[in-house]
Amino acid sequence: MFRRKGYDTTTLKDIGALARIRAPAIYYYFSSKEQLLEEILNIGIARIHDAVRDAVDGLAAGTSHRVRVETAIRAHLTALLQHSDYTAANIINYNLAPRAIRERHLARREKYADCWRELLQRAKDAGEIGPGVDVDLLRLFLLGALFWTHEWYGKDHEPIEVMAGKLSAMLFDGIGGTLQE
Amino acid sequence: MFRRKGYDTTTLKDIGALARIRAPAIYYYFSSKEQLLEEILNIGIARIHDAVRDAVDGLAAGTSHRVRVETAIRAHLTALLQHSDYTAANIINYNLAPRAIRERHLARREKYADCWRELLQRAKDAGEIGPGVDVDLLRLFLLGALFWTHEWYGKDHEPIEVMAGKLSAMLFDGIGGTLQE
DNA sequence: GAATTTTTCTAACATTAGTTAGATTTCAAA
DNA sequence: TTTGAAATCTAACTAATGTTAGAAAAATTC
Repeated sequence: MFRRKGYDTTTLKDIGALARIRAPAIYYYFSSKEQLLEEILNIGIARIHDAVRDAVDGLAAGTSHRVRVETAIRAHLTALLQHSDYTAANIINYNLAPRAIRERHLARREKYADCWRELLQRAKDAGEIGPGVDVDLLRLFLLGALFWTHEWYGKDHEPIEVMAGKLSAMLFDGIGGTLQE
Repeated sequence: MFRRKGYDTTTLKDIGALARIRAPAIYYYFSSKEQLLEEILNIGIARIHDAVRDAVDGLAAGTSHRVRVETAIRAHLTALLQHSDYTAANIINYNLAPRAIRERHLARREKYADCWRELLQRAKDAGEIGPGVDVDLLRLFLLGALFWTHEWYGKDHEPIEVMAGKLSAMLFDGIGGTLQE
């Protein structure tokens, strides 16, 4: 519900209705509505973080870094767009969450960022990402492109497999016509 | 205020205080709080749309498409990150806005998308973007990367000029090490 | 300076939401 | 069956918010 309607618009009564209990019964499990939000934000990051880490860790030892990155892209998109409403809820509600919650949550977001930092830096060290590339900026833009998909991706779009491949190709090979091949 | 606190959390009293009037006086100018939101969403898109269009239209006739795209990127980032709180407010509040507002607003977002569709398609027709590139997907990912900057960009980052140049280079030339130069 | 329009104000309403208190039910263990 | 804990309920409170009505003030026009 936080994903569809947002934190403020969603009422404890709504949540209770979905769980087949009355609103006050929620307080048996959570101490406040804000705690509920915080838990959901945390689950949202955990889901996508686990998905990406597991996917990359599951690759064979000798796998090229280009494939590792493409795998991470695919895992991120799959988690965000298909598996985890929590992650989408995180994106939508994070900015409007109370400052205290946001500050506590930041560390978890940072850990997920580290996951990508490592991935890209290793690719660069191995020479699969050019020496002139600013990996930090690359990561920020790439993750932005990935997170933003929840704004436009719908059932009528290409499967995630295909999208991940195309994005990876554009990224590594560039979109410039003359440099192709 | 919609940018910092979000629509729901911002009260008409707050808005009034900023404008040095009491809450009911707002109704002399706007018929409801929702109308206020809608106006702000509209201004947000208009600002960035105008900025990008003007920047691109201001280029000399023979300007390469690569430079045109880079110019659009720079204009988008400048508008979003430096000039228009309305645009940032749009991003944050759009998803939580009432459906009716969102539906009415969609047409304006689509017009801005057209601006980029045209830009990229022309670059492809001219051969400056490779024939194998899916321009629609490119646009979606690129605009996502650009819009998402408002999540992380701060005063301590590089100037927008530099960022735009680096992003454009990564995009056109690719990040792959072996293909560089 | 009077008249009229524009703008803002005070007062109040209606509704709603998060939360608390305390009673009641459900359910498992002995 | 009885006991005690776990889970949920009803009732009510408090506080706040968008909104309306109508009076008052400010500004403009004649």
